[in-house]
Amino acid sequence: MTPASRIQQEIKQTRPFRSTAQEAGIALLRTTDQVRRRMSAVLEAEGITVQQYNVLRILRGAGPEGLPTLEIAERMIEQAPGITRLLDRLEGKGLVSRERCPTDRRQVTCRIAKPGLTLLAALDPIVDALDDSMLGNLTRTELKQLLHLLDRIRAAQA
Amino acid sequence: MTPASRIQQEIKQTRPFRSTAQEAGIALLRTTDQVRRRMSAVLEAEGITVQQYNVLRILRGAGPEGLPTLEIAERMIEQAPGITRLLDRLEGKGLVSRERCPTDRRQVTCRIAKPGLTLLAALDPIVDALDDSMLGNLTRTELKQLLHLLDRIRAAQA
DNA sequence: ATCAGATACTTGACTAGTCAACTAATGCCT
DNA sequence: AGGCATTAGTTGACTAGTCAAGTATCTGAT
Repeated sequence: MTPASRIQQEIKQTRPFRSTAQEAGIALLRTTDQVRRRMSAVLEAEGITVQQYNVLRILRGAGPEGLPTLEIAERMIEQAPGITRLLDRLEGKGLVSRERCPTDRRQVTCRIAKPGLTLLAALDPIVDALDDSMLGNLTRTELKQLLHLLDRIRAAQA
Repeated sequence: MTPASRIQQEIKQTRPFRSTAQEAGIALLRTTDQVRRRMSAVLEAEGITVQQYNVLRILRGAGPEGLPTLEIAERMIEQAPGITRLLDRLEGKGLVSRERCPTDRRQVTCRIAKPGLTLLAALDPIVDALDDSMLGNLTRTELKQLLHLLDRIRAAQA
């Protein structure tokens, strides 16, 4: 009698999974949901969402030249069709500034504002510690393994 | 010169990650986002969301006795504080029926309705195929490895 | 019997995400 | 140069998710 898998116990599922692929898919959703919520709890204490944090990091990485709106969308970790409104909220909070691009007036150049940089600087150590606490119990080899497996899964998404 | 990691190229990040733990966290979020969206696209063609699908599967598993509302919430793959409204929508579509429990009138017993069963039956082969197409390119060993790593990550969430 | 506390939801107000339709600006291609 | 396709972003209408506060019911201790 093989013991029920951990994920199976967690969701109190009585029947076996139809396939290991299904079980892995469910484990992936559940695990990421937990990770995302912890992340979210930390960031929301500072008044921003995970997606907003991601935008701020992208803009910090881009430096003072900034980036056009849709270029930000392409760099997002999670797809964000509502990028305009995401930026609206960040601009509203004074964390980001926007300006219509003079050479191509269709584009809007977005830049991180000083309060945005300050906020990120304050968050950096907290987020580092969080990453570590969430994933740091894996060895370096396991992390590499995980990265490899996730790469393969993404490769399978048309 | 080590080549930039795959995930790093995908999000066009120029600087290296601060830690492998961070890189793995980002890969986890991105991979799951993609998986969830594919799932979502299939289910939304049938008019339900991923969360609603999850509720229907839980209720099918519970059989004709049904389950009280909060018991469903506990079995969800992804946490769902809005379980009441989730059920409202499913009931509105006629996929679920609810009834106040006679022995404990605080509880509401939820059951899957016949149209819900029909819908799930139609979705089963489609979802099976999808799981397979998303994760089936991993070997059985890799899937086990992935499950193990994800278990360890969940164990690290307080 | 009664009343404090716990349980099981429910509701309201708000924020965020989604999809489709729309506008403005640019870049060809004759 | 005029016009059609393309690109870049915005807006509106809608659905879904979130958090806090509220209500009804039950349970156990006096």
